[in-house]
Amino acid sequence: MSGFGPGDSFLADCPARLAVELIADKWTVVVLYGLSKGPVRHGELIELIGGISRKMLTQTLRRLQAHGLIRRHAYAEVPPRVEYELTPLGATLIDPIHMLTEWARANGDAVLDALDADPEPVAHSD
Amino acid sequence: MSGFGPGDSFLADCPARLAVELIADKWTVVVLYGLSKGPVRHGELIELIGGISRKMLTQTLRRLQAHGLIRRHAYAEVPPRVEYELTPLGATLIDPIHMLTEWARANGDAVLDALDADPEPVAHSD
DNA sequence: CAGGCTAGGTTTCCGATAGGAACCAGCAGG
DNA sequence: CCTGCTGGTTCCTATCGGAAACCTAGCCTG
Repeated sequence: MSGFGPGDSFLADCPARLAVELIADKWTVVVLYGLSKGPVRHGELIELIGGISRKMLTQTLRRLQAHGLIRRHAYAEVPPRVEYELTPLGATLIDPIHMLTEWARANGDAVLDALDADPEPVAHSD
Repeated sequence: MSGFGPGDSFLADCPARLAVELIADKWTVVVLYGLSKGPVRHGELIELIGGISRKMLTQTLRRLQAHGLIRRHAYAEVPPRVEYELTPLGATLIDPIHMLTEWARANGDAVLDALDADPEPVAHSD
């Protein structure tokens, strides 16, 4: 007996599932975190994050924008300048994200340790 | 300058990045949540989650196991029975995940609303 | 005036991955 | 003997991710 009742979990149909899939992306959390301190430019994000390609950054930003989590501000200057910032809605995601990063800070070592200790978690007898 | 100093963020090299990539997966969070109430069998998870294939479930479980977040318990019975449960380390992830699901519960509608309102977030003049 | 620079974005190409369907193992029951 | 239950794996393909090149548009330099 696991205690899951209908509507008690996001395990099948509830809206939470959608939101989880929103952020269950390699870059979404990182990008949101990068914007957590204020408006940041496209190029700044590239350097800040390190490892993301322009394409994926743009793609991620567009999706976040479409979901109402960030706002895009393009200045008609030369060279072009585009700043992204969290919307109030997006800002509400920072707290959960911070919890995740705090968890990571606290337990990252343990995870790496487990990875190191259990290279073959399933003892198959083949 | 937005206030990120070296070591201040997970934006480039710190271990938090690794952990974020651990859970930044379509199914990881859902599976962990599914295990949050106690040991669950493989087949139960399939039905509980709804939409995950056996392959992806196995794959996700293996990864979580390798990272030390869950433990696998195979009973030598017929028909075979395999139960998965959170390790203490994995249990520490439940709180952050709960924050995420709470956020989703609270703001899922707003996200869907934004999706509905902004079908074309970038006003390209092409 | 031609060419280069900047900065954001898009396109193209290709390798990696996700994910579903089908198959396998091993034994109990009809 | 054949089917079914359960967990897992293999095969195959559609999609995704990343690198690099190209585009736009205006200013600056030679």
